[in-house]
Amino acid sequence: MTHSEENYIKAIFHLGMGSEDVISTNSVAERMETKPSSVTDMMKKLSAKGLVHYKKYQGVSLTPLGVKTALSIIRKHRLWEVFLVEKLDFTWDEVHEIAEQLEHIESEKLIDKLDELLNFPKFDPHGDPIPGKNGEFIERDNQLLSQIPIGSSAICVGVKDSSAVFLRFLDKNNIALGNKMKIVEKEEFDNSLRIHIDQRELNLSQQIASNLYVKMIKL
Amino acid sequence: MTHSEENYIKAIFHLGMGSEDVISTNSVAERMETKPSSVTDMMKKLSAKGLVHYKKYQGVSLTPLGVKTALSIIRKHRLWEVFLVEKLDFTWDEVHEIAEQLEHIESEKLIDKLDELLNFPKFDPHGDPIPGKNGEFIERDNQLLSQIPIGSSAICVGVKDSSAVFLRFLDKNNIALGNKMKIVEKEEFDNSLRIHIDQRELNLSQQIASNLYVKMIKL
DNA sequence: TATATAATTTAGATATAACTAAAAATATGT
DNA sequence: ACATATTTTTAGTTATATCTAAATTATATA
Ligand SMILES: [Mn+2]
Ligand SMILES: [Mn+2]
Ligand SMILES: [Mn+2]
Ligand SMILES: [Mn+2]
Repeated sequence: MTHSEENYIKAIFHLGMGSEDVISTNSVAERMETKPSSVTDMMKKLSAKGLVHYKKYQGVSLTPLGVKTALSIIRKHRLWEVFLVEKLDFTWDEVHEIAEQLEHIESEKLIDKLDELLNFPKFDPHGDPIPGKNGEFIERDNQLLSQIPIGSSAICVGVKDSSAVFLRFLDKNNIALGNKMKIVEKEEFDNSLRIHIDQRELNLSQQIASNLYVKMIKL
Repeated sequence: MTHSEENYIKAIFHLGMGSEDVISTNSVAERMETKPSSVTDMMKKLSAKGLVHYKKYQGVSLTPLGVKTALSIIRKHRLWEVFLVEKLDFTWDEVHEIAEQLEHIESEKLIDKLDELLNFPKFDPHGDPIPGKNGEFIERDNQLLSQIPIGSSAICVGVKDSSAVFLRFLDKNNIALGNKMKIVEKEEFDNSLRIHIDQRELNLSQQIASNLYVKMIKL
């Protein structure tokens, strides 16, 4: 498989949130930052290879083989991200671009050895689950901070938006995975939250709160 | 730079043994396992980019920029090989193919961090010198076992042929970098050597002996 | 349901990196 | 120095991955 084919498969997988959902040509084009006509060409190719179901004008979906392929690329991407952070002291906002390249390296043995070196991590630096050799993975709690009731406590377990800008914002405010936070108040006007974290009080806009995955805890 | 361009630059560098020697189109084609006409095309492109000096029918040589580029790719290749052996327990016959892929990953920071993780190694698993950030490197002793006088002792410091077949042959006979060996006898008939190594006596054909780099030692 | 709008595909073009076959230049041997 | 052999280049073709513009199909609206 070419890098390009792999990137398309990954895009379709993420757009369908990991299921075999039907995805539109336009949405793939948008995500890939390419033109719909280029997507059509590639869909024909991927369809011929048995990786996607595709009928013209009907959108596209991954076949079971396509899902398996996507999971393997994502496994590689996320393991490399863990490597970069754990072994090379990269920060979580620096790793994605490099992992975009490393995910295409072909060697099953390399990935298994890397997995072992990293002690078989289950989540990447952004809290995203790392699929195992056979595609199995632990579902991460997918509740957003913006969705949980006032007064409740939660642990930060992931980011929905993992852009460098957002990650650096979190760093600046000392918000990291594993942090415990309690929602003190919700502002009616703009849905911003006042939270208690790390002996501090912090104001988070709705947009921030709806990009943080949390796991609720009882006190 | 594309992977293809990088591979051509590396090929020209190796054919010229690291200097700015003039290389023939045919020799590049042979090394790249491609056709001379394809080489001509690429030489025009690399010339336009200022990486090689090229005049039709006159052969090709690297510019200083070309040499610098080659050294950077080789640095990456060899550091990744060390990583694979030291950190992921690969054997020296398994690493080259994977490094051929990894050498094209673009990130200066990644390579510098890797260098640090590996403790700034000066040689790769095959005894080849690893260029530093600025292209400088330690010249390895380039004497071949076949060239040193009978009765002398030497330490194995590298392999000229680093094909998997040869490396596995060396493993099978417990010949590794750092081993001390003494030439006991040279057979007139076929130039094979009888050597003393590791409390053993071993017979090495001329072909073997002319693919092992050694550093002579005084007793 | 007819029409307008949006989504998607097709057709045709460009760029890269290969190839084959033929032409041209260089090198070699007598 | 000439004829031949070898090397190298050119011209034209193929495959991949893009693009733009035009045509087609689907969807939404009146
Ligand atoms: Mn990522
Ligand atoms: Mn990618
Ligand atoms: Mn190598
Ligand atoms: Mn390479």
